[in-house]
Amino acid sequence: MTVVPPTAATLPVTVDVVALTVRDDTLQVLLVERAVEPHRGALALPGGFVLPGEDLVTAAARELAEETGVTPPGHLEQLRTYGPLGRDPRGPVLSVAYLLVAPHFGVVEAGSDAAAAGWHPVAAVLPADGEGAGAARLAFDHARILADGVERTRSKLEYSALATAFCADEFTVTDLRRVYEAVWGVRLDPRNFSRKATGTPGLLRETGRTTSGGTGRPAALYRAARPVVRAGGLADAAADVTALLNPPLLRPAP
Amino acid sequence: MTVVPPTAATLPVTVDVVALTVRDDTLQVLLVERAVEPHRGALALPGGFVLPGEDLVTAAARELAEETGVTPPGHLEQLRTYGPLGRDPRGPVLSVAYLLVAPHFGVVEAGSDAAAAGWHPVAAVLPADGEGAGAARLAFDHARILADGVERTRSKLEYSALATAFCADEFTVTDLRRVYEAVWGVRLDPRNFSRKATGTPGLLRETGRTTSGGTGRPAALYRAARPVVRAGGLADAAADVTALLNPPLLRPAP
DNA sequence: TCAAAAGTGTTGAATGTACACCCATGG
DNA sequence: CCATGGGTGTACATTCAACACTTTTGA
Repeated sequence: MTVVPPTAATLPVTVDVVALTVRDDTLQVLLVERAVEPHRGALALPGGFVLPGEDLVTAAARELAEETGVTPPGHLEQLRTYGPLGRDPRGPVLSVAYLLVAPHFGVVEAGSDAAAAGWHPVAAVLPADGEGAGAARLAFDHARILADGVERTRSKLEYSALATAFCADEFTVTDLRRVYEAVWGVRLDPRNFSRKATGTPGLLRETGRTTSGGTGRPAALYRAARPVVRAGGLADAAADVTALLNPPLLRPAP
Repeated sequence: MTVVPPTAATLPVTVDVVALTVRDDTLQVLLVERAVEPHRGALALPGGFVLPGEDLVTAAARELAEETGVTPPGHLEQLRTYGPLGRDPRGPVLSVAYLLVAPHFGVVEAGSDAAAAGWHPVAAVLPADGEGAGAARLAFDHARILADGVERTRSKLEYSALATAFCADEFTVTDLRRVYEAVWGVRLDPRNFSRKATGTPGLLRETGRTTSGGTGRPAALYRAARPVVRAGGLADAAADVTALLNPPLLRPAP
């Protein structure tokens, strides 16, 4: 069935998932503690080898479920591919990284190959450049993969509706603002943000409902204007959550 | 040496290169005519199988040189990864696509596995949506890969200094504007563009020299403010040509 | 002197930013 | 009534967009 030139290499391929959420106004990443060598005991991104006949997205969802008990409830997109040389002591391994952005989802529990699974503030795992050794080292080149995923997320908040993928089904403008503030690490003016968010086409869809029960005036509830899709087939066609926003919500200049 | 779980698949891996340039005020892509099955005779992106012990960028440069005689003179960055299922009649194949952006470079000549190699206007190969069958079909899923590469390029012109990678070592503001016009397919006001380009930090570096010989007033010559780097190691650290521009050069609204 | 291309000035519109102020609810 | 958070009005600054106009060259 598989016929390739005799000179071609075939490589073991893994998928790794950078699963991000905002909890307690903090950007957090889902990590596992490795239960097997190499890097046994170290923190790592959930992931593992692609099985025969399996597609990449399938493998990413399977590994995530196996190791953390989480079924992708949010936006899954390919991040980039790493390797194959110099990243695994066992030899050449190609790794395709995925970015999962989701509202804070339910219980995580350690599964196969993982001694533990849980959320960690990105700031505690990735030392912001300038500071010394931030915290526990991640296995393999996962620190770099995580950094790439966070950077991609920060950029995409400006130019796409990705921030809505961090929010639950229905959410307020304040919920959305807290996502921007947590991911960018800045404070935004609630009043101007509200106008900008509601005035940007393709970001919010009104529901007509409002919050209730909290203190203060009830807030209008919105849904994401663009569907949060699983990366997979040729999903780029329709205007999904990654489509360019016009005008963008630019980060305040430093 | 290579030790992977017995259940893991190993996959044949190819690299494909979307090489773009601007020639005759038109965005063009480097294509080869396949000399071997499958898809013999069809147009395809240059590319091929990764060899044992080889890294991805190395393989991309090698295949490009072998099939087209071109040595990457410009900006090479990873585009994304496709597959492994449903894209090659021979079976599962993973393909890592690269984007090469370069000034119009020298002679191209067909090499191994290629009956011909040459530049083709993107518009002639990728039918703009809305029109029917645009032109010759590309082999495999290369039409989609090309579309992704073009889309990425269009976006990156807005938010990074990537346009300078289309230009020769020294270039004028008009040269740069023609890149934007060709890639976006729009006309830009030369006077406002000039102000915007020279006023955007991180885009241009003055040389003090000017053009001469042409008709009209000589134009100031610039160099790219940010180095055009080969994708490869951890090259993202320094502010290279892909670093975010602030403020961006936004496309005119449709 | 003229044509051509480069580059600057200017003006009204649109957008961003800071903050005063009003609105709607729970206690 | 007050405290609290949601949301609008407004004024000023900045940027954008269109285009008149000046500059500098070759013919």
